Amino acid sequence: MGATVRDPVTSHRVLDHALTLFAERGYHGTALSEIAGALGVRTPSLYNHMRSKHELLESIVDTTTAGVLADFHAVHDEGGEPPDVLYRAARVYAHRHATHRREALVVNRDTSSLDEPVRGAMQARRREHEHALRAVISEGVERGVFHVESPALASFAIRELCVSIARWFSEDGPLSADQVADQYAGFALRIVGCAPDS
Amino acid sequence: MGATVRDPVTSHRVLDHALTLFAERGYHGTALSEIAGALGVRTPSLYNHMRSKHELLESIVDTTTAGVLADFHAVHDEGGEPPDVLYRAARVYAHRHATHRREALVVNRDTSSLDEPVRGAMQARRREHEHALRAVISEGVERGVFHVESPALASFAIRELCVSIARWFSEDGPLSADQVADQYAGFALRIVGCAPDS
DNA sequence: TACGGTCACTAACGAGCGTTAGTCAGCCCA
DNA sequence: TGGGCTGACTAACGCTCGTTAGTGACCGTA
Repeated sequence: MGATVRDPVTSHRVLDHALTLFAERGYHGTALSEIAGALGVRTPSLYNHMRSKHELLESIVDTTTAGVLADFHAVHDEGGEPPDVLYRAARVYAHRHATHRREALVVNRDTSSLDEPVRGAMQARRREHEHALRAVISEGVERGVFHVESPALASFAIRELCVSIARWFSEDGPLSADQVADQYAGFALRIVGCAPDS
Repeated sequence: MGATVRDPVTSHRVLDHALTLFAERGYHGTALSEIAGALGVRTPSLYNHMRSKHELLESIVDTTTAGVLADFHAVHDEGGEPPDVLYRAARVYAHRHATHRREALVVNRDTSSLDEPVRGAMQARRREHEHALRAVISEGVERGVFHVESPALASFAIRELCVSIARWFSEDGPLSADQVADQYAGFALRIVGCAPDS
């Protein structure tokens, strides 16, 4: 048999393996030597495909939080009544956390390791998402279709509920990402006291 | 004025400052020198009050997960119908995550840094809590008082919902731990499709 | 065949980590 | 007054980390 050939190392593959290991052991708990090892390469070779370990974390956080906001605005722009908007917003947020588990785990765990300005940008995006979702809930409450004492509390609950999917979801489990997202979007409506149509 | 006297360093205070810093920066992200600095002491002096950095993490995880189970069994043993049991179980779990934020953050973040047998013991306790809560939900579904497609999914949702309180709760916020716990226990009942009595 | 670019390598760095050893000041109690 | 315990200190250890420098093998192109 011929010599086994290693897959070519690209910046994309470096980021991918970093993502897996950061999600598993945390940013500080992951050594560059482990990322290199997973790629079948020595540590300094990584620097042909990245600028620093920190840059890996920053790019993960940056693209992920930007994606969350883009998702939200996409479904929000479709319009509709508060229950429809909330359902779609929760659904897409839940779905992302099932299909992008590693990204979510890293963002929610290693934010404190970020420096400015990336950290501030991330918090701003998080706040924007939070306030936008809260506005949807508040509107539903005003229209009498949602029933919660505190829209802020319900917003926290729904967001964190979806985030937590990343902590237990498995592609090999009994439910697909779509199924879980649907169920969780239903939970979101229940949390705000909106009775299902069916 | 006289010389300022430093509070006496005790193993309890070491653990307390470790808890704060672990929760803030993560286990691997916290250096013993930072814990020592917070106590106004040099790093090696810590070893008069602890055995190792790892032991700090282990004792945090151990006492916290044991406390969660003790809480659950206490309210479970009071008996009652599934809605009552679920409400109380969610309430005490939520309450703990508001009053023991740091512990919860560390347990949910740095579990992967544990070695056996502590890690296995922690997972076993987590599974026990998970299965016990799921059993309550399943019973409610069988009796027709809860309405969920998957008790497992609802159980995950409720547990993680409560856990997430640790991520945003503040003692200085508008709601007390008791108020948040009550609201979240209500969310739990809504998630399982159990209409409120009032 | 000669050239230039790509990229993995070895070697080495400075810094920081957790931890241990050994010293010494302060205190309680006989 | 003296002895022993407590506990903080300095110094130093071995190790691992992220990162840089410099070398050379490979490969497509002229």
